[in-house]
Amino acid sequence: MLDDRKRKILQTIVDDYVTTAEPVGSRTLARKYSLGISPATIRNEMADLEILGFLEQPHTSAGRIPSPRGYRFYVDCLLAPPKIADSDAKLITNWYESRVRSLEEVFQETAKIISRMTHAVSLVTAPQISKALFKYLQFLPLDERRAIVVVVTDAGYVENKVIEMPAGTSFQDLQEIAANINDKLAGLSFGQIKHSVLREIRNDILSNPALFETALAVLRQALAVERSEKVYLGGATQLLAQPEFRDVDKIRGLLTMLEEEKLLSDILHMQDGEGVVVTIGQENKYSGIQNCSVVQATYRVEGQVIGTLAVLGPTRMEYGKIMAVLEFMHQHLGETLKKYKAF
Amino acid sequence: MLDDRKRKILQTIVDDYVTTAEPVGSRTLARKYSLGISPATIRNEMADLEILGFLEQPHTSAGRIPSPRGYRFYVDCLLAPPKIADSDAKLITNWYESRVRSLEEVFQETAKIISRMTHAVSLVTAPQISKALFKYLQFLPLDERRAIVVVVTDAGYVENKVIEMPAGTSFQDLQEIAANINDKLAGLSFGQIKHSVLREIRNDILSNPALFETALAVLRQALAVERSEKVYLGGATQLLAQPEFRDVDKIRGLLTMLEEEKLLSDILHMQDGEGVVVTIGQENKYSGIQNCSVVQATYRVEGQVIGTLAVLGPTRMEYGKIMAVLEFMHQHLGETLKKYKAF
DNA sequence: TATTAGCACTCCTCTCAATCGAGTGCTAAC
DNA sequence: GTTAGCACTCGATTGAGAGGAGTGCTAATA
Repeated sequence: MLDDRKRKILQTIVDDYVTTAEPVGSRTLARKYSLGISPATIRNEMADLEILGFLEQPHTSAGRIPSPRGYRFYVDCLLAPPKIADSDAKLITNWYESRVRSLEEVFQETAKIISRMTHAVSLVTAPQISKALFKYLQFLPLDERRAIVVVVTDAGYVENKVIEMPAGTSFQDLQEIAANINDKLAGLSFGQIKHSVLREIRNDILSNPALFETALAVLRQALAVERSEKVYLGGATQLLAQPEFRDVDKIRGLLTMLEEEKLLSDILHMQDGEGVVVTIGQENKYSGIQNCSVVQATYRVEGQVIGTLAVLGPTRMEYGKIMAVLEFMHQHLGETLKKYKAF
Repeated sequence: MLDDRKRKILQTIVDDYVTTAEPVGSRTLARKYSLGISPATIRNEMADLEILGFLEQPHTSAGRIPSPRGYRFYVDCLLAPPKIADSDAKLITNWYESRVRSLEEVFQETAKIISRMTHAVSLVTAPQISKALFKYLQFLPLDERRAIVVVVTDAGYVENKVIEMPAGTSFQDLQEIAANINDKLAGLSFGQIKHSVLREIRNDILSNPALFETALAVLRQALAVERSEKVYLGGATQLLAQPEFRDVDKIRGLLTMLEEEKLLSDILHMQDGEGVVVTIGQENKYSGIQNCSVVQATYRVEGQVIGTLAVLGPTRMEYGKIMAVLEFMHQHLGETLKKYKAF
């Protein structure tokens, strides 16, 4: 598609532009990097690359910047397989060791360290309970009127909720109900439970009508433990350091969007592919981030995908480094979570 | 201290400056507000107010802006007792009803709505478990090697953790341990437990040396459920709309600070007073926010202080409205939490 | 034929001075 | 005590000019 020299020049332009944020001129390029060719030659090649759609010119007498297509080619064809620097890997390992003490902190700190290393915003989705399997529920006494229902998933994840005990119900009754329910639901996913199994239980419990209403009321409360998918956000301020966002108005829209959790999940859910995936500029479906790029990877525990890691930044981003960091992190996170034995 | 006319002028200047963000001149003031006096008179009064330290001049030929002392006087003496608008109160009530479904969302949405109404950053601290009273703990089976320890507080708040069962320990053993521990710890605060009671238990358990090590190991794990105080942040982007932060560099420091949760707790903990408290500019101890003001209030459930609500914004903020919102919210939040019966 | 040097041209950016205007302080009149 | 009038101040805006990085084209070179 492109001869070696054009590739080399395109690559050098991207590399330079990513670090300097200034349009790259032929003279600068020749002086700064020893390409063995003169500025004039570079100019000719640049003109070609522009016609081919890999470069753009902000205005007539400026240097070139990579076009979205240029970035795409760079990412697909010019980038060496992303490999994280040893020092970075060590830094991440240490960070986890020194800062993470609980499951929730795993996600928080993961988001934090990714943004720290990539100078962009990071997004980490935590696993959703609706994909988990119901193991059992149990009631714990609280006082005369209230009890705590604890729902345990197959993997040991626990959600709990304080519930009102319906009038005339004893704690004993609750335990009966629990036994009944556990029989029925063990091994089902929360998604399944919500949509189809409730009705069946209802019929079953009809055989003991005394507890019918209580059981259903309690169960409904118990299943409300499910919470919507949580997105951990890290380092939104990193964006402020980028020249792209030197203008306050430009960044405001983006940050406002980042405060909308729903949008974030949407952005991340668009991608379920394998490995590290890059979405550049207008390739993004959501128009609010069409001057941004997203790099994302899923992470797994014991083979099962349970969440997504992503980095959001200006299209002028360090694709190589970011991909390497995510490549490393999605594995490392899986292992860390295994240690927490919660999934 | 100040005669009526000076008060009126100072108040008008603060009100105008808060909305326009422009230094207020005598001519503008006379034209915009019907004070019944001429620009020249206003000029004289302004000069007096400046000498008294209530106003400042950015430069010789600019209008006046309130000094920190001016804001202080405005807040202490010129502001009518903060009263929330009925429409705002209704808006808040509706917001809760339509958006809040779980305890955690109470805090998230509280932060969100406060910032929405005040156009500034809001901070909401969630209750800390270390102030809560231990009620009991219970083990739930998970598999051969692992169990879940559930710690319940007096008020029904639940924390849980997956623990490794020490080799050679049966689930039966765990339940014995639980009974023993619950006897000892019921009614104590987590703070107390951590610092003094553990030793006692250790001696007690010595009478059953078989379980000694197991019990301590398990208990240590169980108590690690405590997490540090969480601060919910809302509407950091609101700051971007303020002219004070039109310059990206100015806002970066502030936003970076807001990402440091520790600092936030510090800022909020400086104030344990009664009612709504305002801290203006350099009155803040932390130098990073000395061009900002903080308005905060504690909230209670059944008489006990359990957290703080705060608003952080430029010193040029709508003190009256913000105080009214917090006044309303700290009560409303208390009631909402009572509904959730978790404290 | 591919590469390079030279050159005229473009257009952004920075600087500096002139202008504008909102606001002040002072003085004198009311 | 209040107000009108006026000279003065000083930041903000505007516009012209210089500087510089970069381009495209042409002609010379290897």
